[in-house]
Amino acid sequence: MVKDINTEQRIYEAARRVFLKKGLIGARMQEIADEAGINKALLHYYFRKKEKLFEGIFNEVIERLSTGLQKILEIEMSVLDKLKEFVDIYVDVLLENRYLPLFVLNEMNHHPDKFGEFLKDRIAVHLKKFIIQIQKEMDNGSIRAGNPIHLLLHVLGLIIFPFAVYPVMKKVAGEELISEPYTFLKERKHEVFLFIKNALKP
Amino acid sequence: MVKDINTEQRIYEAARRVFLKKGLIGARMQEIADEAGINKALLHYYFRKKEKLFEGIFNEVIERLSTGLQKILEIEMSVLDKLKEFVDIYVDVLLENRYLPLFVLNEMNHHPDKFGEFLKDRIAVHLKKFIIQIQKEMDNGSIRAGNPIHLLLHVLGLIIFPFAVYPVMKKVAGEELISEPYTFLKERKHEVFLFIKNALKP
DNA sequence: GTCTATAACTCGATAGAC
DNA sequence: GTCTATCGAGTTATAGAC
Repeated sequence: MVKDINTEQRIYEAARRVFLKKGLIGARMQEIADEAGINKALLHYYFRKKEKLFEGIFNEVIERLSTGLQKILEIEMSVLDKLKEFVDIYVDVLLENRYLPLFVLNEMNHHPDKFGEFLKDRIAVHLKKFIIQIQKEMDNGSIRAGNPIHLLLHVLGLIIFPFAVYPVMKKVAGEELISEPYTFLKERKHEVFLFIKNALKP
Repeated sequence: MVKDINTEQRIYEAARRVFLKKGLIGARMQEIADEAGINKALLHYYFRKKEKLFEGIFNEVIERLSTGLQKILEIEMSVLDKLKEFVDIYVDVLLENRYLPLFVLNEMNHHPDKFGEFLKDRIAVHLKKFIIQIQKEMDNGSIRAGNPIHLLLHVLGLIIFPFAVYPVMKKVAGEELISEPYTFLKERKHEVFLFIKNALKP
C-alpha cells in the first residue's frame, strides 16, 4: 500500500491487474479491493459500477493497442519492413503483459458487435490501405502471391498465440526443451519474422 | 426434446454446448437445464455439482483433441506431411466447433498445473519424438533449419488463432474482403500449409 | 426419475457512522 | 474519504412431494 499516489489511481491499477487476469465476469470486486488495499465500498465511491470500472480499463487497453498498430501502418515502408516492425513491437507489448491476448480475445467474443464497430472506426481504413499495398507488392513480385487477409491472420496468429498458451507451454515441453520463458518468448521476434520472410520469398 | 435418448445423455450434451460457449464461470445451470429441456433439480440428480459436470466435459474434449494429435504423430511420415495432416484435421475440428480454441485456452490459463500435467502424461513423449524428427530433417537439409519448438508454436498459432477471432473478423475486414466465413476458414487448410511449406523450403 | 419450492450462498451495491 | 454492516439479486444446491 503506497501512500504517495492517490486512492483512485491505486484502485484503477489494481482493477487493471485483476480484470486482465480474470476478465469481467471472473473478477471479484472484493479481490480488486484487496489488491488495492482498501474495501469494497470505496470501489463504488470512486467508480459507481463494476462495468464502469471495467469499461475504462478495457478502452484504455484497446486504445493503446490500436494506436500502436495505426502508427506502423501509416509509415511509408515495404510490407516486409512493416511486418518486422509489427512483430517487434507487439512481442514487446505482450511480453510486458501476457494476459492481454486472452483478455482481448474473450471480450471480443462477448461483445463482438461493440468491438467490431470500434475496430472498424479505428483501424479498418488503415488496414484496407495496407491490404492494397500487400496486393501491389504481390502483383509486382516482390513478395510471394497469396490472399492478403490470410497473410494478416498468419502474422497475428504467429505473434499472439504463443502468449495465450504461455502458462502451460513450459510444462508441456519440459525444462530441457525451453529456455527461460522470457528469453524464449523474446526469441520469437527473430523466429517469427524469419518464418514470415521465408514464406513470402517470391 | 427428443425422447429416444436418455436424460443423462441429453443433459451432458446440453451442458457441453453451454460450457463451450460460456465457460465454467459464465455458464448457468438454468441455461443448461433449459437447453436439455428439463429443470435444474434434475441436473443435480445426475451430476452432483456444476464442477463435476464441467470436469467430465472438459476431460472428454481434451481427450479427443490429444488422441487426434497422437495418431498423427505416430504415423511414419515426413515432417511436412505430418504438418499437412495436422493442419487438415484440426481446421476441420475447429470448423465444427469454433468455440473450442477459447474454451481450451481459458481453462488452460485457469488451471495451468492440472492441464500441464495432463498434456505431459499424454503427449509429451510423442512430441519429443516429433521434435527429434524435425531436428533430423533440419540437419540433413530437407527443411530449413530453426528451433523446432518455435516451429510447433508457429503451426499451432496459424491453425488456431483465426478461429479465436472469428466473431469479429468479418466485421473488421468488411464484407467486400472476406468471403462467406465457413468458406474463408476452410481456405486456411490450403493457405496455412502453403505458408508453412514455403517457410520451410531449404 | 422428475418436479416445485426453498434453503444456502456469492457477490455487487447501498446506507449510514465516523 | 473511508469504514462496517447489511441489503437484495442472482445462482447453486437440496428437501420433499409425486
